[in-house]
Amino acid sequence: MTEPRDFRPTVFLPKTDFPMKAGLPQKEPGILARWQAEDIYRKVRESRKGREKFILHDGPPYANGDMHIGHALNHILKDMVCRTQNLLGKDAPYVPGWDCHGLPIEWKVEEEYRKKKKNKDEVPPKEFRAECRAYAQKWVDVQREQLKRLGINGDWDNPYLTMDSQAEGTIVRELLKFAESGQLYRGAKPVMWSPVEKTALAEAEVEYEDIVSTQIDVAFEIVESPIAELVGARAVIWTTTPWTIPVNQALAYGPDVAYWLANTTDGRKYLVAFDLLEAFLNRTGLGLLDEPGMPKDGEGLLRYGLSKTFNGSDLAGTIARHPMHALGGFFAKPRPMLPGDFVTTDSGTGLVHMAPDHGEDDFALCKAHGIEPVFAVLGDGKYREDWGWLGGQGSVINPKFNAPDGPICSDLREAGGLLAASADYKHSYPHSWRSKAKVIYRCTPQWFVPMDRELPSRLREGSGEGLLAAPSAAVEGTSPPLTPPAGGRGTLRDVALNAIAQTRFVPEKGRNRIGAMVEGRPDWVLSRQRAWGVPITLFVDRKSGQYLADPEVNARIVAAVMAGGVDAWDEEHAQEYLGDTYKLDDYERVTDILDVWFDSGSTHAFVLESGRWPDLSWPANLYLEGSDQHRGWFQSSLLESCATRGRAPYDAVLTHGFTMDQKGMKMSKSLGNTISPIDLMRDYGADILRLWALSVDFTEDHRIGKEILQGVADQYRKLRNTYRYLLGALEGFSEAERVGVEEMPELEQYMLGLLGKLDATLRQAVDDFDFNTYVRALTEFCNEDLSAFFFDIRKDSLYCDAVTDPKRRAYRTVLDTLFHALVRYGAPVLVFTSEEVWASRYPDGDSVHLLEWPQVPVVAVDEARWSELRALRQTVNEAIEPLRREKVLGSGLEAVVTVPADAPQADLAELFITATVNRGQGSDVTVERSTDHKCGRCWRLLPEVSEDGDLCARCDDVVAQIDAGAVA
RNA sequence: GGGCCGGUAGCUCAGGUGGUUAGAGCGCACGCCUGAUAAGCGUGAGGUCGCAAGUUCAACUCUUGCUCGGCCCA
Repeated sequence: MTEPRDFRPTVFLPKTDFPMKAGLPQKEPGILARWQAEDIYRKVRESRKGREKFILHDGPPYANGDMHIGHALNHILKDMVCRTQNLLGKDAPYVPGWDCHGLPIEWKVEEEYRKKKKNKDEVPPKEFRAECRAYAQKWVDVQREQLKRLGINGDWDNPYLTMDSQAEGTIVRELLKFAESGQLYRGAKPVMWSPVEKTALAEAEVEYEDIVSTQIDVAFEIVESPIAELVGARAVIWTTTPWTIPVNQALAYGPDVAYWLANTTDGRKYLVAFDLLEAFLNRTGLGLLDEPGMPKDGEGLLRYGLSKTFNGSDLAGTIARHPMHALGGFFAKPRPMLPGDFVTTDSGTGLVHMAPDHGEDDFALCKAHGIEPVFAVLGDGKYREDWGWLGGQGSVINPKFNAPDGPICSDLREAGGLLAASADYKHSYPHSWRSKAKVIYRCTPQWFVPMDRELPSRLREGSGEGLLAAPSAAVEGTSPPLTPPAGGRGTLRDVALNAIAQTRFVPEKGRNRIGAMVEGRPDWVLSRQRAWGVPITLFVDRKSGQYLADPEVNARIVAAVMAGGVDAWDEEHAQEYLGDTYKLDDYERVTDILDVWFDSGSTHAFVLESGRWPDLSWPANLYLEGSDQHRGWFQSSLLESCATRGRAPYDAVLTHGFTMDQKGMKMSKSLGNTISPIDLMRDYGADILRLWALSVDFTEDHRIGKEILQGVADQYRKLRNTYRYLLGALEGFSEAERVGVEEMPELEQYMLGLLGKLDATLRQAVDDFDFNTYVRALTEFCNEDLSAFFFDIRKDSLYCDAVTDPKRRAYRTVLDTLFHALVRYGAPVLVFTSEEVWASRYPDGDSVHLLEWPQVPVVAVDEARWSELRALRQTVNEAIEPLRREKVLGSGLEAVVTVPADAPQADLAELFITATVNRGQGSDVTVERSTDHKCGRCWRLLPEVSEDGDLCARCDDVVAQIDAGAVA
């Protein structure tokens, strides 16, 4: 007897250098550097030249600040789309872009000025814009590096920037298409205005502070009404901005508010909301006249006199007159009473005075009733010189001007219209962030795109022709938008709604959302009174107020901006653009800039159509952004394109929800629950972040947090180990070892069949952009079908069969097929890890990302047979478990299993990884411990093994072969 | 305040047109293996399907209200 031999060296264990531990944060940058060095993006383009295209047009993020989790999610999804399309063999280029103009960048630059005690107004506009440009460029560069780090494959060396002069030129050209087709008009709109800075302000430039204002009650005598007893009575309004009374044009009532006509001690009758009557009496010091049955105490008042209550809607058709009507002209015009949903009985009198120049509600209600703003208050806060009351006086934000003894109140008092005035009303009021001065709402002229004016017929048919060379349609100046003829389907709104109907939305509910918005949206306000943006390059005829729409002039403007950027639109060159035909003196050069949404709404023209990126083409197959872009980029692009090309610039729109914190709450700095993708890449690696983004249901809001990432990391490890096992098990695999499918054991054929099913699932998921399903199908296949089933069963064959054994060769052939499929399936998700896996097997090969979708052999699966076998396998496992607990046996290899006689015919012991399987009489599955001895090499318990440690017949042969080989 | 959307096991997700004990993977607990080993395998415990009414013989699935959360507006 010799010492028992150690057979371990004769066992063919998996062998690989591929590490179990990923170390992604350290490893990924190296892979990134390799891609950069070999210009992987270009290589993929070359390899897909001439193939069917798939164009994803990148929505430009704003070039301001670090990448946040939303950027990361959005770009990972875009990358997944492009990579899966490329994998399918299509040519799917990705040109990233940035939105560079706009207010937030202006502020940041101004903020830096403030720190240096520099005044923006003293800086020449060109210089200021140059600083904005530099600021934007800085953040473009920062974000570019951060996005690259995520493993996004794109044309990072040639991104598009909306501040590129050619982009600016394209935007101007697009705007002029609107001009030439008559799709612009100059109207007005109340905006936040600072009389101190003499400029419009954005909401974010305004802060609210508590102040004390003068509150006044003003009487408007009713001169006409369907309710006879109202005539001669006085409608009472209450306001904290007395200066708006000289611009009053109407009164508003709440249709559902109850009003009371009060007989008061001054002998007059006042119309006031019933709920606010007491407060009104308190302010004015008036009392109610005795009437039969009327109690005098406040409580009783509320029970009194319902017979004299009017419903707001009864007031329709009632007309009052301005307290200063004696001045004639503007003030003598009737002041109609109009129904306003915004009227409440929270404060005041339940009647609101309307100055369409100075309030959004006022403006909208008056506009709906044909009452236009009058522009009585100038930019410096004074009434214009020719104004009939207080002309040339102001400023309107001066407390003294509004005071109870100020000019407004004095005049009103003298005219008998002032019922009360006191400088004691505390409230929160908007102030300019910069000057801390009060701001007002003020109507200013703005440029609009009408939603309901007929487009030229060629656009309604969706011909998509360019327009610059086309003859311009009738041009209108400041006229209000036309309403479409009944049944007409030719307005921008109509064309856009039609385009929505023809677009694919993923998820489908996006259609409803953008559709509702386009249906209900007001005209598009294009103009901003700002510095950092693309100019509205229009010349307006000083006499007619109409803008010039001469294609030759426009062509010169476009060429100049293309070459010189937005700075080209200056006074200096204006006459050049006008040429010999027009005199600059006759025209006003518009100095407004464009809404930045117009910039980004034009990117399809600049990026897809211009030819500057030859890989791209118009229209895009897909736009992919967050669901907030239904109001933003999806819509601005849609409107821009419909108005100029008659159709959407995209065939499909994919939207994702927002990323919440672990508890489902929105991330915010103040809550301190923000999670930075930059930190996550440092701690976990980009592949983990990618796996997270592609695992969640991105079509809804979704969460991220420590626990979730831990789960993702676990999932990652499982996938990584599957790859690692494949690499190890395939060590030394060569073509000579390959076996034909028909020669394979049934199990191998079954696995190929399952792979085929997975393949179909993944293809469908790609078509549906259903990445959650994609990742889930992939991981479940790896976990359930491979790791826990196939790999486990074939461990014995891989380790112990002779390398020439047909079963082992078949197994390794399938492993090779699995490897090639899985590394490709995984490549769009785990972009770094897949490269690492691929390089581990093919150190001298090209990048995994040049490969195409795998060709998977088509093998039918006998579903009924295999679901029965796998169910039986489960039952056997359940039956083994109690014996393990009782320490009767440990490994399943020690188990002798009895299954029903009618169990499917197959090598069940192999399938169940047990010693032997017998067929019994009953329907039960029973288990007992084998009495056989354990093979010293393969550890199986077999009758042929005479004592523990001896070899079974198979192992005896194999070891003999090895020994012979070793000797030779 | 208005429009739209969502709330299924600890986590990520499945659950055509309402129909037997609501599923998967992961995690967790317990156990096996020690020749994928900071791995692999097995078994198991977890859910009043946000809450409350209603329709129905029957609702996670339909209706209404409420609540929590989100996006967009005001």
